[in-house]
Amino acid sequence: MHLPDKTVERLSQYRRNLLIILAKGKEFIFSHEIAQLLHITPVQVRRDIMLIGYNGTLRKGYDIKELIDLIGKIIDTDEGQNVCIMGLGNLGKAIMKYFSGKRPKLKIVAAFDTNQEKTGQLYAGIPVIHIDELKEKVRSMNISIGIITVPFDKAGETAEYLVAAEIKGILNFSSKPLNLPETIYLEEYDMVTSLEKVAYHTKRNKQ
Amino acid sequence: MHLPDKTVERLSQYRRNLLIILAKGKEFIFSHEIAQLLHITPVQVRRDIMLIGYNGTLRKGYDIKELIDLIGKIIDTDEGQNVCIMGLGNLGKAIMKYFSGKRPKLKIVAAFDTNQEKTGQLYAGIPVIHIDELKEKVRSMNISIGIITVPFDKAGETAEYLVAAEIKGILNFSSKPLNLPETIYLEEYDMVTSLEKVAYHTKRNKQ
DNA sequence: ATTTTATTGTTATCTTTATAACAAGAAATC
DNA sequence: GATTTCTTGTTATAAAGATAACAATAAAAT
Repeated sequence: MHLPDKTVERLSQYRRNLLIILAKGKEFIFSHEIAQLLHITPVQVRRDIMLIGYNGTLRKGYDIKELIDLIGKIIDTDEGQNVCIMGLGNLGKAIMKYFSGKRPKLKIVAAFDTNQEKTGQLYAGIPVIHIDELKEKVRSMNISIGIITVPFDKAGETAEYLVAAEIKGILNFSSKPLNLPETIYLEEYDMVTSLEKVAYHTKRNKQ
Repeated sequence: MHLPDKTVERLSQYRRNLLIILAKGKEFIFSHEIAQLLHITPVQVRRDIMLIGYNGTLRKGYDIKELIDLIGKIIDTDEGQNVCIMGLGNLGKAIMKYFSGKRPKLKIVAAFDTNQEKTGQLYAGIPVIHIDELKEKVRSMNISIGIITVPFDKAGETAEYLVAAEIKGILNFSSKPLNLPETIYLEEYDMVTSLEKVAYHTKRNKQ
């Protein structure tokens, strides 16, 4: 089954919001309720749900529990995937704490750094390991995803290490465009661009 | 002049990469060189540049300095815009340090928090102020952009404070969908969704 | 029992974004 | 000086994404 990129993004958001609603005791939800929550149209919600092959009930809506489980089957693997942080700087640390316990199927199991003063200890309960051990640890700890939080000028070589270690997917927080083989999925996450986008639109609103 | 959203994003990326190339002493650049750098097509580069009304030279390409300056005129204001961080947690701190000195036209000038143990001091040279003073400070410090880094369950009220303070644009790092008046530009930046997107594609590559 | 109402599922249309195609023209080569 | 080459600028086409329209139908109301 092929899903549009934007649908995958929204499925992630649906699930997170549905989990909160489920915890409040609600069992069923209408497309227009989900839509209002995320500020999108009900059609889009219904279309996304159609694409993953789920069926709601007329006049009752969607079974929240079932929908959450189905989204989980699409996004997550049964065993979950292990993730590593590349670079124990401010951003790396913030992300480690941010994700701590948040997504049981996506566990940050290690942080890698070149600085020997940082390695060999735990941070937020997660081992900080020297980058020389990356390849070995990716294999032994079954890590499939890497998050790059190192600065611009170190991002290139960090990516090369990850490629050599045969990682499967990368989330890149540095604004450096990476050169990767096609087999590795790359998601870019550029804070500067996001802020500049806000700046652009804010400027226009002011004028 | 109206620019497509995606073009604005790329302009930000063009500029950052061009600044580095300019610093290396290069004066002119071809569309296919920019394209290769960012892993996009040369047509797209040319089209974006066409849309902002810049003209290159045949067989010589684009004047890097001129292009950088023009992108600056589009994204930035002459005086620059002031930015504040909402929430001095791990993410807020990381972002403050990350942006420190990086974008002279987008200056983080204050961080706001509710915790009285955090307020009244400086962090990374930036004053940490109690949120009760938000409205007054937004006016007196001429802040137009707010970055929300508080957790999910605090994001709603934080946004309300920003709305009351008449902020112009918001960059939201919490995954909480915000309810804002149309006049405020909102950019969402959801790490969990990004990581889950990687997880989804990585899973597919594995199978 | 019939009619009305509300909601899903899906196709059709529109909008946005990206790519392809190519004319125009300057520089380089012959 | 004529021809070839290379690169821009722009229009035409294609692909992705969002919205509109509406049939189907179960539940509620009459």
